[in-house]
Amino acid sequence: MSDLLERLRGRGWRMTAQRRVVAEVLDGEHVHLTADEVLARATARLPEISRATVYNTLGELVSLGEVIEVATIGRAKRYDPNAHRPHQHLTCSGCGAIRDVHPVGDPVDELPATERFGFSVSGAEVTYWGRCPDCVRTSEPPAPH
Amino acid sequence: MSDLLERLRGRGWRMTAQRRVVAEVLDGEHVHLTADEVLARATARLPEISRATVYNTLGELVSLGEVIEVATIGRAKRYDPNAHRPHQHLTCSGCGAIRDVHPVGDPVDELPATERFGFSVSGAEVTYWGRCPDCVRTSEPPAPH
DNA sequence: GTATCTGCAAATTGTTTGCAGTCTA
DNA sequence: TAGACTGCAAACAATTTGCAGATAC
Repeated sequence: MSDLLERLRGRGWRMTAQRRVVAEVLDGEHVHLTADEVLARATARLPEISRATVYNTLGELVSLGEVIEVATIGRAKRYDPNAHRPHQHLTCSGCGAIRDVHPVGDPVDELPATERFGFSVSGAEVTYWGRCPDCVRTSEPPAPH
Repeated sequence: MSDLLERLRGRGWRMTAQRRVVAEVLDGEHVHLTADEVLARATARLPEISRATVYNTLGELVSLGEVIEVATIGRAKRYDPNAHRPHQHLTCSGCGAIRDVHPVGDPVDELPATERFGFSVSGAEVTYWGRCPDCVRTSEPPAPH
């Protein structure tokens, strides 16, 4: 179950109750929680955990390369533990749900040399957007917000 | 010169000195300013403009579809006036410079049906990252931050 | 003339930090 | 035991909002 926790132990990461709970809450596929959501779920398991510790721990997991930060427009950033398998994201503009997806090919190959402006290009992040089955069905107005 | 301003006038957008200056500051290609930068440049031309008005105006330009918001991790979002020609972004992880780029093909076509989870996919946003010529040359340490 | 816009200042939201006390390895 | 981690509260950064006065059309 807990791949993330396993990896962290293996790397000699100092383990405390708080850190374990944060790692447990984050573990899995298609997990993209905000710091606040992590705090809420962690608190449910360990009421004495503090917001600062959640932020500290998330920041450390990002530095370790075990968790990826996902930028969002106008909202709190999200934390994605699926750091060891390259993937992209598919976001529902209705409800904000996010899925991990795997496009065919490498997006970087789609960028011709004439469009690179002399940059040394090392990667690409793709965010697909659309409407999830639920939001399509209930045919909410297309405006996200 | 000022395509953006032209379009806004054409759409019957109420014109004030403040709004004109914001639109002028934003106009062009490869322009990706933060609200703060817009404020700074607008203030240079019109010292009495306020921060709130810059935010109000930017928000309105986004609602009108004349300007696009670009998300960044941990930093203030950027405003991109190049809303009428589909494009993607190439970011320098050294200095943060951003260029508008045009990959070949449509990124959406790269996402197989089996990876769509029943979503109705309507678009994709791609952020390429790498190092710009200057940052490659000065060979700064690869870490952004 | 009037609906809309503007500036000011205060409120919100998301995140970081300083520091004394606590705990893991 | 020592160095690392934690909680609290205060600081910060980015953005939004309420409201009285100003202004474009």
